[in-house]
Amino acid sequence: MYERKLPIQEECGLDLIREVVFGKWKIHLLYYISQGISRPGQLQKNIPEASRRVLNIQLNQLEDDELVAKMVYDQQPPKVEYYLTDLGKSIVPIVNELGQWGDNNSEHLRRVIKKRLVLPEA
Amino acid sequence: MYERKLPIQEECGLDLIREVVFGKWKIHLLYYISQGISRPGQLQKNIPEASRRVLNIQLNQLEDDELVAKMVYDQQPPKVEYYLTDLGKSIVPIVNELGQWGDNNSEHLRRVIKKRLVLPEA
DNA sequence: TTCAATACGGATAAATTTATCCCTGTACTT
DNA sequence: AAGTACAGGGATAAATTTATCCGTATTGAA
Repeated sequence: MYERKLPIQEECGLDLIREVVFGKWKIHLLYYISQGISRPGQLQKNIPEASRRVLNIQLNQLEDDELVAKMVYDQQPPKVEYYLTDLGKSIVPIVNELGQWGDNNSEHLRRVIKKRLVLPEA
Repeated sequence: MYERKLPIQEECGLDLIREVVFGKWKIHLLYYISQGISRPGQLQKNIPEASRRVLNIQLNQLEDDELVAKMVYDQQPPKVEYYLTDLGKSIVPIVNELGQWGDNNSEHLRRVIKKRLVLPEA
């Protein structure tokens, strides 16, 4: 896969949770799966900004970390459904709060994020 | 600073919050500052795994994003104190929940994280 | 006068994460 | 026979984030 060179921090709860949810699309995936969007193709339609490849990678990581699991139906064409494990379910309320906080402060956040694009003034 | 080439997603609340708190040490900094650890040197002592340089960078970003602000005392040797803005304060409860979740599930999380170091079995 | 404490940031290398492109396979439809 | 839907992953380039190293500045203490 990829041989890690730097040590992974696991001192405190913040270190640990960061390791499993700080991927570009992980909280989105957890959110949509919690909403019943379970198939890869559907998830991709709901997150069009992400490429299918990256979603697969992040889904695999969530699966490795046991936040989600998947059901592979033995049929053709293939059908797969992701679902949350108990651990995954337990984090959904926090994911919802994260999204809520972002929505509640979207005006402010969009403003500060836009500033980043502005080149430092002469 | 660094000229961004890929567009920043800002469709939903999850996109937005990711932009401001998904740095390696940002949630730690918010947590410690909320606990009254306000000076750079103290923050560094509390997060020894991080280099001083990175903490400065992340503190600057938190400041740019207006989650924290700082008070620079005009004295020698220098004295600086960071504090949370109202927006910063509003996110602290979520940061605490993140840490709590990580602590509550530390056994599980340490286990799955360790698996990553194991090379794929022959 | 040399060192410690305090805070800050440039420059560059290294590591990690994302983005892109492309290919595999089966069953059904046209 | 060729195209579509479905899910998955290899290989590699590009982007972004972190790590490292080092230099600036001032006051007081040893």
